[in-house]
Amino acid sequence: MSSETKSVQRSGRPRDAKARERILAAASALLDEGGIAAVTMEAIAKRASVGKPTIYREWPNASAVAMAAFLEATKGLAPADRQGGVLAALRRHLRAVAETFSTRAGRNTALMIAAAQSDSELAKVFRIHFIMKSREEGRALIELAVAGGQVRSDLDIEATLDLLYAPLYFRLLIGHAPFDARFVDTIIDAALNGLRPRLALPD
Amino acid sequence: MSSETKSVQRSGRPRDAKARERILAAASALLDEGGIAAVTMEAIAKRASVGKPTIYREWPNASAVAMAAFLEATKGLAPADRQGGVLAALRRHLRAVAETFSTRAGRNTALMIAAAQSDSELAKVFRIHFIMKSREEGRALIELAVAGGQVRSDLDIEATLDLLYAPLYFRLLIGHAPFDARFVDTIIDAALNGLRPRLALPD
Amino acid sequence: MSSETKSVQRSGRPRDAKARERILAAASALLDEGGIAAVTMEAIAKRASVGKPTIYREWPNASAVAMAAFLEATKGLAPADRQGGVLAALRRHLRAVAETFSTRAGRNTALMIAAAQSDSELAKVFRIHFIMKSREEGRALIELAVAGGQVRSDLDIEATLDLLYAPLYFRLLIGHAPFDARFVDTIIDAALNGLRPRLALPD
Amino acid sequence: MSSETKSVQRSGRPRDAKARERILAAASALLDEGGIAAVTMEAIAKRASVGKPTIYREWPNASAVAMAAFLEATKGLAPADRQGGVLAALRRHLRAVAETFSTRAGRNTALMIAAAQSDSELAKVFRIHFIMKSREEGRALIELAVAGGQVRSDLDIEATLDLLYAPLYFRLLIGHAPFDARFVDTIIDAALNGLRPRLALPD
DNA sequence: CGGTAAACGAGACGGTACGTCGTGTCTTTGA
DNA sequence: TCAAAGACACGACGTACCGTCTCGTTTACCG
Repeated sequence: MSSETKSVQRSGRPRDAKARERILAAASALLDEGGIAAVTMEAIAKRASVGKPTIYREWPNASAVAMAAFLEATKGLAPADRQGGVLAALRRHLRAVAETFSTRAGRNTALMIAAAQSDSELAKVFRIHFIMKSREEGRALIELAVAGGQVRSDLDIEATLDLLYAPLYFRLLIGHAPFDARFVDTIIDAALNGLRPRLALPD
Repeated sequence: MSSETKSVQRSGRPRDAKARERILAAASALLDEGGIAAVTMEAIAKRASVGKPTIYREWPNASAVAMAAFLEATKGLAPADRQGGVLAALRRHLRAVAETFSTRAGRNTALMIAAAQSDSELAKVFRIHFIMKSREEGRALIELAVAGGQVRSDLDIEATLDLLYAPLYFRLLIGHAPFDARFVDTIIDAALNGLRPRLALPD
Repeated sequence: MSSETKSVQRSGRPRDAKARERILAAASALLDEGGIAAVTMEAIAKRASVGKPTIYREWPNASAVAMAAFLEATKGLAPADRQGGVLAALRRHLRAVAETFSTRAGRNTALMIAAAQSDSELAKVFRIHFIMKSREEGRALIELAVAGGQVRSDLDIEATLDLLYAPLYFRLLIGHAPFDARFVDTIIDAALNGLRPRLALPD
Repeated sequence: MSSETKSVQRSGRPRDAKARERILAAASALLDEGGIAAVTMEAIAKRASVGKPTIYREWPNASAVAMAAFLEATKGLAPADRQGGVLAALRRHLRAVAETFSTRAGRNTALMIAAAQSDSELAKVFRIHFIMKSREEGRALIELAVAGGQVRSDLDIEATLDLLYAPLYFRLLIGHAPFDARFVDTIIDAALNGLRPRLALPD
């Protein structure tokens, strides 16, 4: 335990474990207050009372710190409530995502996607630790639905996930229309029942 | 009208149209060569042999110039080829979009979306002059399909467009999977026929 | 001759005399308000409601306009009052100069000398139209004093004028000590009677 | 004390003395090559291979750097040679000043006086570190002369110094006449013996 | 008396320098 | 021996003026 982490120290001043926390907290606060432009190394260092080299020791640039702070802040995903049927759970899940997207967390998500466009390393981290993780829920539900016969079994799961999630991200990023529960319902309905004329089936 | 734009000139030396062209060409070249980070006011000014104030007179910052250059470069949208049925034309259209997205133009589109995240004015311009314009094609086809009975008439057109376009943008921005003709076909198929088990109908 | 200045005009619209006045007034006001740094071509043009080329048609740069405005403002030299003896008149004259130097006109004089240091053309104009003109008075008095035997006849007049005027300019420019009537008296006394021990003679 | 300047260092990397030297050398070279107009922050930074903030950390503007460079370059005042009588030493001293004034150092002195006219802080620095320091020599000689009875004891020392130095500065700044040994002699003769008719005494 | 040529105001042009900010690296002192 | 503090070289930012240029307009003269 503590002897395990302490005994590694050879000599000199030990790393300050709290520094990491303070850095991420500072980055998070700056991100919320002034957007990605406010998350500069200098501002983080000042706010966290930390030397710039201390930050550079762990992250290569300010965007990376912002990403780390973002991931830290959003890692607590609300576990799905699956009662009442797989498709109902899927609907609830997407509604929750949409709701999140209309808060500051949504704004930050958009900023992280933006930051990732100019930095492939950042893109990879974001993909693995945010996108893929948040798709887990949807993927599990889709697979359940396939197993339960509520959904076709010949589907490309990844494409299906894109079909469901992408419209939310699209509206988040483009801002051309609101994402509310009605929009989520419309998307789910269209996706499930298809655009062709047909008899809509109940969920 | 042309009189509307021409007659505005009040007094003083009129703007130099060639300077504007050189600025946009320089911005475009810089964008292609080094991404959005390379599109700095100083670099544009140097490359276009233009004073910085000349740029600031028309655009408020480097991103705005990049956006203008991007829009200039992408305004020539290939008109749709509608022979062979509405749904086939829709498929061809989305395939063309996907193809564009795998070129430098796609990269630039992603960068513009990224830039728009921190600048609402930029976002507006991008929405109006790129997103909305490129949806025109899809919207026209969907409306034709509705009129022709190939597609349900109770659809929310905007949501439907999102359902079709968003997956492409999503993959462009997240890069978690390729967008190829197969992906487009999968998306179209899923969207048209729905995720539920059913008898697929021919296009 | 008037024909000499007027007849030069070949054709076209003649110069606007009022524009010249407005330019000089604007330059003068700017000089008084913000020192030489405020006298910029753009500020003059704006304030005088004049195009920049109109200014450049007559003066080569902003300092030259400032100099012209300064000379215009100071050309009205108070004629000397010579009653009560030549030396008394000389004393009154120098006191008057010192008094002028403690006003804004003195400040401006210093600024003009400063401006002249980096522009030989300006230096020449200042020398001819200000320095030499203001020395006329002193020169006349000295020559009278020589003629009247109150002052040695073997003097180099120019050097003598320097001896009397320079201390005032020096204090104006360096600001190491005030110039008041007492200082003028001290200088005159020392200059007339010499630094060596002797019996002082009455004026 | 050296402890006074050294012990101030609180924390962080100390200032780089070599950067300071390079900055002053660059400023000095630029001043000599192109006058005060050539001493721009950008040119200094480029020439000294120094970032602009490094310069701004110590000086508020380009003139201040020029002044510092000037003072650095002129701080080595030739100590006076007092053999052969106080008045002879005074004459030699003033001749030396005049000689200096006809070199580039004189040009620079004039430029510094000019720069000081628009910047009271600069004026103060110039007064203290140049004018007052260079008057020390004259003041000491005058005081010796007073003590030795070669000069009147009722003199205002400051005014007397002005009487002797000012004509040199005046000709330096106005450029209306040369300053040579003859001029210095004329000034000294006139100042010592006075302008009134009298029997000139030998030095 | 109508044409023409120069001066007018306005303001855009290509530039230079400003003073500030952030970058990522380095070099101190202090813990 | 590592952390904070902060100086370093660099380079982009957005602004202010420079001195030149091009507009459309005005105003005297000369043919």
